[in-house]
Amino acid sequence: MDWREFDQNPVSHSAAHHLTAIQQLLEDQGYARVSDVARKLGITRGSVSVSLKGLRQRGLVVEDQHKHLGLSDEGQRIARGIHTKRVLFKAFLEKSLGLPADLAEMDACKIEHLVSDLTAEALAIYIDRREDASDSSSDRDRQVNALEDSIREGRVEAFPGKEIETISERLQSRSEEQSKDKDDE
Amino acid sequence: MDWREFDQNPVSHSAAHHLTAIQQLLEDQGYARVSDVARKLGITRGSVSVSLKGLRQRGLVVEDQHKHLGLSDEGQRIARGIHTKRVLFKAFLEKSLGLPADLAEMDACKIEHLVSDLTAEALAIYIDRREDASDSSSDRDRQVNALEDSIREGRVEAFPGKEIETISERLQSRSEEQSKDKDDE
DNA sequence: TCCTCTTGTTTGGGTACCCAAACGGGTTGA
DNA sequence: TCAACCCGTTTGGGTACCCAAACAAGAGGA
Repeated sequence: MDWREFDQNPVSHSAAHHLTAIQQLLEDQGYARVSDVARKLGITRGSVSVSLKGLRQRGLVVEDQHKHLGLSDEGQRIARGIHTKRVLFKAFLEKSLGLPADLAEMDACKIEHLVSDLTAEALAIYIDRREDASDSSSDRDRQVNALEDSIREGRVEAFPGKEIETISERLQSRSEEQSKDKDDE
Repeated sequence: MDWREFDQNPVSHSAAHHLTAIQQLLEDQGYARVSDVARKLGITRGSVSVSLKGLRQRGLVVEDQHKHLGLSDEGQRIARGIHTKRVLFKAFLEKSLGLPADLAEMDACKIEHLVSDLTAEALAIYIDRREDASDSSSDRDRQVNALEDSIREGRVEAFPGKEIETISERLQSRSEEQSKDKDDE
């Protein structure tokens, strides 16, 4: 096994952040420009301009007539996948391991783009099962069993699939509730 | 929080592998030279020569009169820490999440040098508790409680400490037994 | 002795990031 | 209208990796 699998990932650490930044800007303010991305990431406009040229050539980022950035289908898929992984790992580090939120966030952010889809799926199932050990419908059981088969056989069709995304969203909204509660105190 | 905490880690991905390669070569064959490291890592002697120059300047790697490489105390500490993290994550991915061994190994290898010491400690405790939920001496309980206090307060003295290393070694030897069993079949 | 192999180093080239600085195009308020 | 400002891009410089290739030095067999 080559230890340099490292740098032949679908996207680099920096690309991961460029993509998720665009996605988040689109959600938050409806548009994303080079400067917005630069500000969000804390790097210069020049760096973003160059990086995005590469991502545009790879067909992950698109641009309209007004220099407004967007994500292609593939770009969206990747950004969503990374975001999901970040949420899953942060939740695991914070909830299961009991790490402080900021450290959980930091570590999740470092590894989000490196772990395989399969690993993320397995983690989602793991968390899910521990969170809702009580309410188990035969429906969810069947889904989980199907996913576990995938893991055993080492395959995953598309990440994140519907089920995984549902789990991730529940984890995220639960985590947001908690930090809101904390603010209220 | 700066997303580029990434590249200001104690050691880079490549440095991590250079150090652990030296350590492993010393264990396996009693010595380590530039060529040995190059062969083990699958890169050229030239690359290793240059990389090690940096690690020597940083005081992590030492060299005797016969061009035999070694690790300084600091170098050993770092290499041992990385190795411990790799073992812990691999064990978690494989045993708790049920991922295939090769994928677990690959993912563990990608993230071993990125996760914080505190995260690794928390993971060790987590695994430990799940593995030996039955035999709990009040001694171990006290240790675990002390470590959990560290985690809550976000500090860790030296990684890996005695307790963590014990857990890691047990996980590793258990994993080796299992793969031996498999070979015997 | 001489030829050959191995070893470690150096050098020039390439990739992927980052920055600062300069430049040209647009918008806008005075 | 024009100076001030924000935009995006380009350019030159820097770091950290990698490679291939050329080199010098030592070790050993014929």
